[in-house]
Amino acid sequence: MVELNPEQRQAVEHGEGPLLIIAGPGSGKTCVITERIVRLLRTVPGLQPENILAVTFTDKAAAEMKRRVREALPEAQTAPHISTFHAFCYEVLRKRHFERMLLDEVDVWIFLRRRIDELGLDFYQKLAEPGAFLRELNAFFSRCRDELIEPEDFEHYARRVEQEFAAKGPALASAERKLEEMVVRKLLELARVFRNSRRLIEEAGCSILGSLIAETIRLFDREPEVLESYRRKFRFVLVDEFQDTNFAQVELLRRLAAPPHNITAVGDDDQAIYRFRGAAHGAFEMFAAAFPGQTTVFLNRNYRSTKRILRAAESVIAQNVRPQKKPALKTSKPEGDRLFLLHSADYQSEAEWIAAEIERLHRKENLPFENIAVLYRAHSHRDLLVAEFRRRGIPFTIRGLSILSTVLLRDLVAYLSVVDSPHDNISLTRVLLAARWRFPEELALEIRRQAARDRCSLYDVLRAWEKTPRQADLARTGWPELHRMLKGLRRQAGSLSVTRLFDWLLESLAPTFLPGSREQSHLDTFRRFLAEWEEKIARLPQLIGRTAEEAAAPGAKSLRAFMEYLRYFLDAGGKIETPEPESASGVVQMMTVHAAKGLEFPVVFVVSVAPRRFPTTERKPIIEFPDELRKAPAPPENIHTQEERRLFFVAMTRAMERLYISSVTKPGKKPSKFIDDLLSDAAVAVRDVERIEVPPQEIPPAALPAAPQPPTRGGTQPTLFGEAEASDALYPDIAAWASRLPEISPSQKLQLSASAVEEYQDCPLKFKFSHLLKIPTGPQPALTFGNIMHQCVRRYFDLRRGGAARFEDLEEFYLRAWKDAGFEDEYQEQAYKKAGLEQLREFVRKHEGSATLPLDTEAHFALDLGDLVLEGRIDQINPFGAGDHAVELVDYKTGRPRSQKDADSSLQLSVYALAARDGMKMKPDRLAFYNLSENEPVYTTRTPQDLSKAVREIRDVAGQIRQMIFHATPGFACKWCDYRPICPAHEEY
DNA sequence: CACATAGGCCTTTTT
DNA sequence: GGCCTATGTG
Repeated sequence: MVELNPEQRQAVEHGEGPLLIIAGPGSGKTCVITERIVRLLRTVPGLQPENILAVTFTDKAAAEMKRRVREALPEAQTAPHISTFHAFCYEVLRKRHFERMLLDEVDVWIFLRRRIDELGLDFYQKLAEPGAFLRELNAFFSRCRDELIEPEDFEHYARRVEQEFAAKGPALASAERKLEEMVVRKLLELARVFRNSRRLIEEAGCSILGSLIAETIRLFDREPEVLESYRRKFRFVLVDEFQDTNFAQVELLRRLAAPPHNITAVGDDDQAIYRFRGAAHGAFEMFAAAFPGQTTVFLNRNYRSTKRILRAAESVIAQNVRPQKKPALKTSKPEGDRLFLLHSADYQSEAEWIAAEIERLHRKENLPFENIAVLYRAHSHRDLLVAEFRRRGIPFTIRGLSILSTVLLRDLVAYLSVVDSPHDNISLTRVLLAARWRFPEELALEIRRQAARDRCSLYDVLRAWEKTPRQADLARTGWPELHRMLKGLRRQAGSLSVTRLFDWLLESLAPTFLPGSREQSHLDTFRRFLAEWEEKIARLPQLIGRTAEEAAAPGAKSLRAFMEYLRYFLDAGGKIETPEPESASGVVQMMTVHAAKGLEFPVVFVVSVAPRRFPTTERKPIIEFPDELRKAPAPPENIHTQEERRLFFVAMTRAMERLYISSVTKPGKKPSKFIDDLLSDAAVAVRDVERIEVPPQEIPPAALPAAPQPPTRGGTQPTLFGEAEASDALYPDIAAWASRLPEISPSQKLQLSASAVEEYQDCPLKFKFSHLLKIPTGPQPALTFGNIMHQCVRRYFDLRRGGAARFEDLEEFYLRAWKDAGFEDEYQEQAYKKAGLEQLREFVRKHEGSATLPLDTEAHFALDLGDLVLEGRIDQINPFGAGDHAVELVDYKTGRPRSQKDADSSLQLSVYALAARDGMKMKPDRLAFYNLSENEPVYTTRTPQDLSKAVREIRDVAGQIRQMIFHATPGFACKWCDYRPICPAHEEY
C-alpha cells in the first residue's frame, strides 16, 4: 500500500456519488486513480474488476493505467475495462454488429478529395488547389460532431437562417443584403457538403473515427436496453484528463453513470490545452450540471518540483481568470536552484547558448543527457537548436518527428518517384546526387541545359544521349547501372505490391544500418506504413480510386496508386511519425509542450518564449462554428491567451529541479507576455529568478553567403551504400552541392527578367536552382492554363484584325490549344477548362464595340542597362490617349485577381514601362493588369522616380547575384516550391 | 489619436 | 498569401 496524503486519501476512500478530483501537476493523480480502483474492489460488496470502467484520451495513458492497476492487483483474475473513449465506443458498437471501417482525418480527406465532384462545392473551392478547403470543412464537421450536431440538425439551422433572411432581406441596404446573402449561401453550402460527405462515407461502409462517440450515444438512445446493460455492468466509472472532454463525451458519461452517479472525474482546468481538437471550455461546469451533488477534492501537494519552480509557475497561472478558487500548489521539496530567465536578441544566439549550456551540464555537472528536456511551442522552433546539437555532437531524440523530412526517406521516396515517373526531374536530380552514381555536376548541368533547350525532361536527354557519342560520358558514371536498376524496378512496378517493390529497392541499394539505429527505425516505420496502406486499401479500395471498379482494375494497387496516395496524404497534412523509443537513455529529449504533458524531467529548457511564438497569435478557423448551435458553455473572450498560458504553465511544471525559460526579443522590443507574467510577482522576480543576458552572435549565418561546409556526417556511422568508399557517401550531400558556387563568367552580362528578380527576392536558392543550375520542374496546372489563355487573348485580337472575332471561333481555338499537362486530376482539369471558357465568353462580350487594336502583342525586349540586360515580353501594347507614342501596356493575369496595390507595386509592370520608354522609345502613360478571372483591368502609372527605384532594386539583386549569395530563405512559400525535395533547408537528419 | 506601412509569423492531435 | 502587431506619420 502506497502512503497517501490526506487529500489523496479522501479521494481514494470516497464512496458512492459523483467525485471530482482537481489534481494539480505532479500531485500523484495516476496513483490516486489506481488506488481508488483497488480500494473500491476491496470495500464495495460484490464488486468485480469488470464492473469498473476507466476512460482516458490516449492509448498511451490507457496502457499506463492498465499497467499500474495490474501491478496493484496481481492476484486479480479479471481486469477493469480501461481504454480510451474511442476504443470503448468502438467496442460497444462492434458488439452491435457495427462493421464499418474507421477513417481517421487524413483518410477522410483523401476519400473526399477523390470524390470532390460529388460534394457540391461552390464557394469553398479553389481552381489551383481543389482540396484547399477540405481540411477546414472537415474540421468544421468534426466540431459539429463534438456538439452532437448531425447533418440534419445543421440543415435545419441553415434553412432557418435562410428564412429569416427572406423575411428581413428586402428591407436591408444593398451592401448589407449582399453580405447576408453570402452568409446564407455559405451556410447552405456547408449543410449540403456535410450531408454529402456523410452519405459518401456511409455508402462506402465507413465511419469517421471522430463520430464514434456520437454514434454510441445514438445507439444508447435508440436501444435503451443496451444502455441499461452497460449501466448494470459498470457500477463505477472513472475518467482521466476530464478537462479535455467535449460536450459529446460528457453526454456519453451522463448516460453511463446514472444516479447515484458513481463517476470519478480527474483533471485540472489549469492544464486544459486541447481546445483546438474539440475539448470544450468549462468541462467541470458540465460535470456539475450532469452529476449533481459532487464532492470535490483538491490535490495540491506536488511531488515533482522545487519550491521555486512551483512559486514561479503559480505566479504565471494566477494571471488567468480562474472560476474555481483552488489552493496553491505546495511541496516539501527544497527551495532548489533559481530559475534561469535567458534573454537573447535572436534565435541563433539562443540556440548556441542553450547547446553550450547543455554541453556544460553534461561535462561539468555530470548530468546524463536523458535528464534534460527541451520544450517548444511548435515543431519548427527546434530547427536551429537541432543544427547546433548536430554541430556539437550532442545526442538527442525528437518526439513526433515526421520521418518524411529525414534525408533517408527523402532519398528513398525520390527513388520510388523516379521508378514511377522517370520524368520527375527533381527526384532524378536528387537520386543522381548520391556519390554511388559518380555523376559529376558538370555533366548534370550539361544535361539540364540540353533539357531546357529541347523542352524535355532530364530522363529524355539521358536516353537520347545513350544513342549518341555522349554515351561515352555516361558510361564513365554510374548511370548505366542506375538505369538498369530503375528499369528493372519499373517493369515490376505495375504488378508487384509496393512492399515487395520497396524491399527490392532496398536490396538493390543495400543500405546497412546498425540494428536499433535511428535510420533503421525510420526505415521500419516507413515499411510499416506501406504494409498498413496495403491492408487499408484491401479493405477500402475507394481510397485509391474514385469508384470501386477503378480501384479494382489490374495494377491499381501498385506503386502508381501509392505515390498518388502519398501526395494526397501530405496534402491532407498527414505525418508519418517514428514510434516512441523504448528507452531514451543518453539523449536529450526534444518535444512540443503538448507532447510533454504528463511527463517530468530533472532539467527543462522552455525555448523561444517570444512574441508570436509563445503565445502564438490567435488564428480563428476559416469556418466558424455558430454560437447559436453551441451546447457546451461559451468560452470567454480572451480564451486564446488563457489557453496559451496554461500551456506555458504545463511547460514550467514539467521541471523537477532546474528550469530555463528562454526569451527572445530584438533590442528595444517587448518580450513575450509570459515573461511579464513570470515576473508579475515581485517576490518571485527578486528571489526565484536569475536573469542571464545571452550575448548576440557576431554575424547571423543567414546573412553570410552560403559557404561550402565540410561534411559533418559519416565518420563512425555506417555507409548507406555498401560499395561507396568516401565517408560522406552515406547520403547525397545536398547542403554541399547546393552551396557549390555556380559558374557565372564575369565578362558575360547578367541577363535578368522581372520574374527572375522577383524569384531571387523570394528565395535566392530557388533562383539559383532554376536560373543558374537550370533544374527543370514539371508542368503546372496554373502555368499550363495561363499559357493557353494568353494564346487565346492573342488569337482574339488576330481575329479582330481580320474582321469579326466571334466567341465560337475562339472557343474552337481554345479547345484545340488545350493541353492536359500537369493537372492534379480530371476534376481540376475540367474545372479549369470550364472556367477558362467562361472567362473567354465574358472577354469577348466585354470587348464588343471596342475598336482599338493593339499596336503589338507579346513584344519581346532586351534592355541594356550597362552591367546587365533586362529581358521580357509585354503581353500587349495599345495606343493610349492623344500624345505622340503614348501607349498603354497590358499584362494578362489568369490566377488570383491582382489588386490595385499589386499593380502599383509590381516590379513586372515597372520593367515593362522601362523597356517601353528606354528600349522602344514610347511613352507608357498607362499600365494595366488585366484580370481574366473577373475580366476587369487594374490601372496604374509609373513616374520617372518610380522607374529609377525599380532599376536600383534590380541592380541591387544583380549585385547580390554577382557576389554569389544564394542561401535558402525557408518559409511559408516552400509549400508550393518544386525544389523542396532537393532543398537543404528541408533536410532533417 | 487615427491611419498607413513594414515586418514577422504561419500550432498543438484521439482507433 | 494573408493576418496581426508594433511602429511610424499626419
